[in-house]
Amino acid sequence: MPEPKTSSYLDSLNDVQRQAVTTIDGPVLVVAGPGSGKTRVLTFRIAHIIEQGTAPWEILALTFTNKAAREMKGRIEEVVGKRASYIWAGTFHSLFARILRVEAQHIGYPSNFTIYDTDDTKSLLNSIIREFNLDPKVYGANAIKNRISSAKSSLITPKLYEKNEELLAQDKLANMPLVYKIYTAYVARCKKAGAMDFDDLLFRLFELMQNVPEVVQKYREKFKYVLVDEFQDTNTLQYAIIKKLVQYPDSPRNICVVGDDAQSIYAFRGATIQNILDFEQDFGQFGIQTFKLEQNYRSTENIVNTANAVISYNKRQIQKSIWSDKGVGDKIRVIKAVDDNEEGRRVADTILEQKNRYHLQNNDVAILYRTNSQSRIFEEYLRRFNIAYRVYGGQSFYQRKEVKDLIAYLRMVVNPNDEEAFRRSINHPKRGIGGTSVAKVTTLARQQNLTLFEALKHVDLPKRTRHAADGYIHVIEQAMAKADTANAYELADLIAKGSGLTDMLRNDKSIEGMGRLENHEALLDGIKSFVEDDTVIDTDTLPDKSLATYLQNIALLTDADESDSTNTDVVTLMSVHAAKGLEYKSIFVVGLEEKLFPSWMSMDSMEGLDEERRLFYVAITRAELYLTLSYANTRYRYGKMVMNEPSRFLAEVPADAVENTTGGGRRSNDFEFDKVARQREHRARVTGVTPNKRRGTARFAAPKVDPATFEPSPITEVETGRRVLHLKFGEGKVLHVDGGADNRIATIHFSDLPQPEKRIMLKFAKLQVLD
DNA sequence: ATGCTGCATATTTTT
DNA sequence: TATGCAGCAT
Repeated sequence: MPEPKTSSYLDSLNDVQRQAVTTIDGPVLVVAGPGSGKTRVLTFRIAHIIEQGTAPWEILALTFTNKAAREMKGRIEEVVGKRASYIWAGTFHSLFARILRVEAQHIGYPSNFTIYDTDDTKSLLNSIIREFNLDPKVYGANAIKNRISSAKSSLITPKLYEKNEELLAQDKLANMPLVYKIYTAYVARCKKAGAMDFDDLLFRLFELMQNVPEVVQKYREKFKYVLVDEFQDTNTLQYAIIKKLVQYPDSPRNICVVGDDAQSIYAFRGATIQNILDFEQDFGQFGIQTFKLEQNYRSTENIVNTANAVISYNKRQIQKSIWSDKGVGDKIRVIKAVDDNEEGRRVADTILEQKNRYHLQNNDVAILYRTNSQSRIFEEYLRRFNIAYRVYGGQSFYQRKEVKDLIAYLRMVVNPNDEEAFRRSINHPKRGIGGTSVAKVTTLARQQNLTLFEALKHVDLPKRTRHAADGYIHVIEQAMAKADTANAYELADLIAKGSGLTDMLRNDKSIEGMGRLENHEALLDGIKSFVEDDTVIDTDTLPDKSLATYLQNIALLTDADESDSTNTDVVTLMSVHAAKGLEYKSIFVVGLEEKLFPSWMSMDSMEGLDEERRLFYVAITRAELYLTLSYANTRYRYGKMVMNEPSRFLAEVPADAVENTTGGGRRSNDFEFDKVARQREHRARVTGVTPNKRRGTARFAAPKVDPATFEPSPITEVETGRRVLHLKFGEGKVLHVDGGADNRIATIHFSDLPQPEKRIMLKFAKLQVLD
């Protein structure tokens, strides 16, 4: 007797989806084409497992992004209620870190281990390279980081690396025969510092499961059902861990992986579709059940057919036929521009045209490019056309220097062995402890096998430097003494003040300096709201609201987690990679030229080109209704004009899906189109000058003043009483000017700011005098 | 120890 | 074009 309640959510699924949801026992492979309701299947499946009597905490659901995890949890909650919060749903890295905190002692790590981010890794590698007296030009930190990362992802320890002829040969060829030594040292130094990098979170867990039977046993019993999202993006190491969990004698093998080989775009990071093929191999004898979600609910037939045609040029793929019943839809438009400027203008103009013709909102539109550097020109023209936009990508809040500087201190308090945090904080703010002193500390640490922080206490230093060092030690130890009782905010506040970081930033009156201060304060505010937030964070080991818990939370949070005010109506600009999983009514895929898309770096191998093609496939399948492709004959790259052929991918788009642009008639049409565009641009420029009055502009983009019309005046014209325009702050009135000759500082009242009075160094400022 | 200038350098990047 | 870092001058 099926319960009537159960049927309610199952009713909204198609046949294949429903089978994929209700077949919960044994190995299951779900091949999910773009827009095929993959997330629905995954969430309903988990809900179904719970409805069938499994406890939420016995379910492990692995995703790649925090965002995907949050979304999944939210949607499960809609079906099963609050119980959803007990599901082990999260990213590989965050869930594994959580397990490692509990089990760390088995592998000689403290449970408060630090997580090294990419910058920490590179900086540590650079120290090692310097200590080995190797040429940092030959031994590039980035290249070595990638070597080490891919070694770890392929389960190759330093010992194995040392014996691996192939890897050694590759290194020799790259003129870096000593990579294995660096790898060995790097691993040792991480361990010494009580730190794990992103790969270690996976690798160490694997090691743990490999070497400590009680631990594997424990988690095998705990997780009754395991689900993996975006399986095509997993690497060998991730798959190895999954197998550890579900592949053992007498295992029920309740494993479900969901993915799409055609959307695998992270091979350059070690992801391999081979995992999908291996999965079929590894679990085949245990009655694997495969479901193919082939109906695309997102896009028109024209778009789906184009995507199918394009991807068919790839050799290796899982057979499937994606289809849509949403009607043929509009043809695909191709914009040919003579140069990158024209491309920008034509795209902006087409957006306006589509907004009018199809009543689209800015929100319905996204511009996708291969490289982030392409965004600039589009930003320029969107501003000129008065279209609000937002650029995704680039560096996140937690990557900023000033933010990382304070965090380095906090990390020292939690784990004083953290070498990178030490290096970062020891002379920041400048207290006169430079390279020479740090070298002394390092030597002593090496000799006596001390951590850097311990060595600093005992090292012989000149009086002045000793004094500075004691000050530093005092700040850290003072906070450490309170770490058990004080919450994260109290400690952070103590350190921000005690270290002199806040003062240093306050004293910097430059515009950039003010931005830094703002970020510094935003970080403190963030910590405060973390402390005040009443949701309990499940860490198993760390005390709630503690600094350690806070750090653990942010370490794995790089994502666009920055309270993304989704309500604002803006056009989205981002790389194709960043667009995965998203959808828009109208999509512009731009810069479709050889050597750009496909990227020149990928063009020398078949695999590289196939991955670029999958990337193109991902790009076009983001579109629901309208797809526009564009390219330019010439564009500026690194300041040089370059000429490129149209992308080969354009030739792979079926001609009958494209709006007819052949023949001379279209050319005159193009010309008209351009003329109209220029007129519009002109109007927008004329009306666009009125600053500070635009509605619905994005937080990060579209400044109050239009840079296109902004003309800085000579600083001699900035005088008391004058009205001036500032690029960031808008319109203001000069209250007075002081300082002599070269160092004139103007105090200006900007009425649009929360704190209207700003002191601005005229030497650096760009101000336009208005009257 | 620090600050500046000149030069080499240059995908994509869930964590 | 923009950025970051190495080497030099202070």
